[in-house]
Amino acid sequence: MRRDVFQAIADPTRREIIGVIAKESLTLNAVAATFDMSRQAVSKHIKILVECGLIELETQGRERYCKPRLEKLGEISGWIAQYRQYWASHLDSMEDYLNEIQKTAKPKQHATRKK
Amino acid sequence: MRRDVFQAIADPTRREIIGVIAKESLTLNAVAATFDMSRQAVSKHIKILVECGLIELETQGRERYCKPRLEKLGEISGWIAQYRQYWASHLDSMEDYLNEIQKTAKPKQHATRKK
DNA sequence: TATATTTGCAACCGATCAGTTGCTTATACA
DNA sequence: TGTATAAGCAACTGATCGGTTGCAAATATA
Repeated sequence: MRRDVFQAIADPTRREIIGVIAKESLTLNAVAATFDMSRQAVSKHIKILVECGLIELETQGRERYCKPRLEKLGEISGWIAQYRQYWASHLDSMEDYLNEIQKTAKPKQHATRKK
Repeated sequence: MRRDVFQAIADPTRREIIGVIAKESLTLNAVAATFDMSRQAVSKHIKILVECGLIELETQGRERYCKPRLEKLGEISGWIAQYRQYWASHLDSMEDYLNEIQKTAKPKQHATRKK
């Protein structure tokens, strides 16, 4: 079972799940309802994210809330950082990029997402 | 054929290939010789890296040199940057991390690598 | 020209992946 | 107590992945 962060974020659905729960902690069902696929499929993705430490589950009665635990993303940033000389010139800094995407505000809509 | 940068760097062998050619431009065979697997297997990985724009091939006679084109890594850094609040506290900045790995200098040895 | 070297192409293989469906378990509520 | 809801478990499926081997094509060199 390969369960590292690099592999976890390789799947676009999992990246979307992170995007969804980063905004607000949601129930497993609530997250699944956001996607055009079965609850089980989404649940499996969440399980992978939990196993590699990017999501934490908080049980509350019969519901389980997904909470973002994105510290591990630093691992990837760290790996990329050593090659920064190759791309930094095209993007003055991560902050610039962040500011830019915050300006445009609206996140891209993907085909697999409902509504 | 899913060929985005996220998926490209999900494989540890491909990350190692990037590490190898970032140091010096090498021939396809030379890169393959670094690994404990067939030339074809390495060649396939390089093909994927070329297709998603992380490597450029420069033909010179019958040899083809792999040149790093890592600008696309900025795409990933950009995606991570929007969640920086979740992990930045654990890692003051990418620069700190970079300085740290540069201090230790010696890259980690992997089982799949020769010698 | 003959031969060695670098690479590409194609077929194959077992393992893993992303998704499905059906059923069970556990909690909440009328 | 009975019923609805949230979630987990397990089996199955087709597609993709990472790797192999064998062979052909192209270039360099004796």
